Amino acid sequence: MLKQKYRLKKKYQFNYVYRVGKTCHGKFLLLVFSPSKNKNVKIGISVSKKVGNSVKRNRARRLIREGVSPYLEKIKQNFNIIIVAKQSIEGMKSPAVQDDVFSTLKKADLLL
RNA sequence: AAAGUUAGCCAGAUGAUUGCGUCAACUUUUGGUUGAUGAGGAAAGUCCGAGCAUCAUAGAGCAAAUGCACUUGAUAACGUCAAGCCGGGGUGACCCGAGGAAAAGGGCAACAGAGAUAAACCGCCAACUAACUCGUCUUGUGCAAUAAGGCAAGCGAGUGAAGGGCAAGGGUGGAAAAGUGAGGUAAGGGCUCACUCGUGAAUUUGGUGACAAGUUCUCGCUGUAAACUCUGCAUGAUGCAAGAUGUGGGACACAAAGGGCUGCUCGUCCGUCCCCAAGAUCGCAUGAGCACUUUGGCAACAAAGUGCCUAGAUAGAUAAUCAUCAAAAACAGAACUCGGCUUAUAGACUAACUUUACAC
RNA sequence: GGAGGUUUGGCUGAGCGGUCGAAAGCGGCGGUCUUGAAAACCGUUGAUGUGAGAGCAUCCUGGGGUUCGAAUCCCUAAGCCUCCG
Repeated sequence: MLKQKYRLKKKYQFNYVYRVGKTCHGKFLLLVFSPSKNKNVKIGISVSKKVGNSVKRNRARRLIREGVSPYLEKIKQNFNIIIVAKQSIEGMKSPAVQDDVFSTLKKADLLL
């Protein structure tokens, strides 16, 4: 699990980011991000039922979390980010997901 | 050997590196170190049954609604399980069955067919009623008398299916009022008889019982209750988003209006209660618990003894990569907890049994 | 996590256990009208398999059952939708 200070939790927070934020597509991911007042970056992961049953959704969430955790310190800190899994993530391996996270973050210009 | 039936079991393992939740200890301060531990046989569907919680301390009667339905047992309980009974399927091992009542009552049964709960289209029948034909017959009539002939009635023989009788045979249908044979009859028919089949009642034997086998008497009845209904039994409602404790803010202003989770009647209780926000703590992990042994029981299961403590989050932990095992690949992720049912499921293994073929 | 509803032709949407492959509308096809089109009017039209054709068989989300007979009644599974903080 991500540390408490890095987590985006509340439904109103998600709604705010979806409403205000900008989007950026990767191969397996969709980033939605917006600036925030917090000092830390806050990350929420969203996997819809389209991806599959609960086992597949759990795996997608774990892969994304694993992919994001090395970059936590390198991301611009005053942002809220939601990572949405796409259907194509099913069956992917960890390094592929990590590469995609990196390239998408870079594309969105969120890295320091 | 092949094909099959039933029951049971497993549900990747080992090693290396990097990570996560919970608990404990230690350090120290909101971090770190060490150790322990961390998804299933279905965790699923939410189809049943319970615990637990609240609603009044959930009480009484009458209704309504819903569910269940062979027997005996098991169980906290069940629509579950076990052993049986009966019926059906299979060569067989074995499998399947919501399996009370249609003689309490009404409802429904398209099309086809002559006819659908009662019938007469084709068909069969001259015993009966009416009609017609015939006669080496009888009686009467007529005549003066006899004979022949005529007429009438009867008798006999025949024609004929209008009335009438019949339901054996025909074809329709899921269903046409039991089957075979004999007697009887105008023709026929359980009309009568014998045997068989089935219903109900009484009774004998066996069985706790469903029931089985037999005897006597009675009757011969369409199907449908997974439509209404009847009989018996059971059920108060809502579900952990139940609810308890606490925090912050607001409203009301001393009292009877009102309220109390299917309806009505009765009885009874509350009456300092309401709204909004946040989501802290508890509920929440020792339980109808798990493993092994013994005893009882055909079994389901029960009793006794010994040992064990085994996820508990709150946007939600149990993961990633690599190597080896021929290859890691099935269905699938706890969210208050148990007992079942149902559905999904790669591959591997064990035991018992059946049928067929071959060999001895 | 819990509670409910729904599924019928290409689309919308009726449907009493029997005369139901199934009302009606939209749509499609053909015709009339027009120089041509639109609109209007008239007629016709479900899908798949099989067959030369006439026709026959199957199909009301899937699979079972009850019934002589099921889109309809019962069981079971799946999809879609709604509600509860």
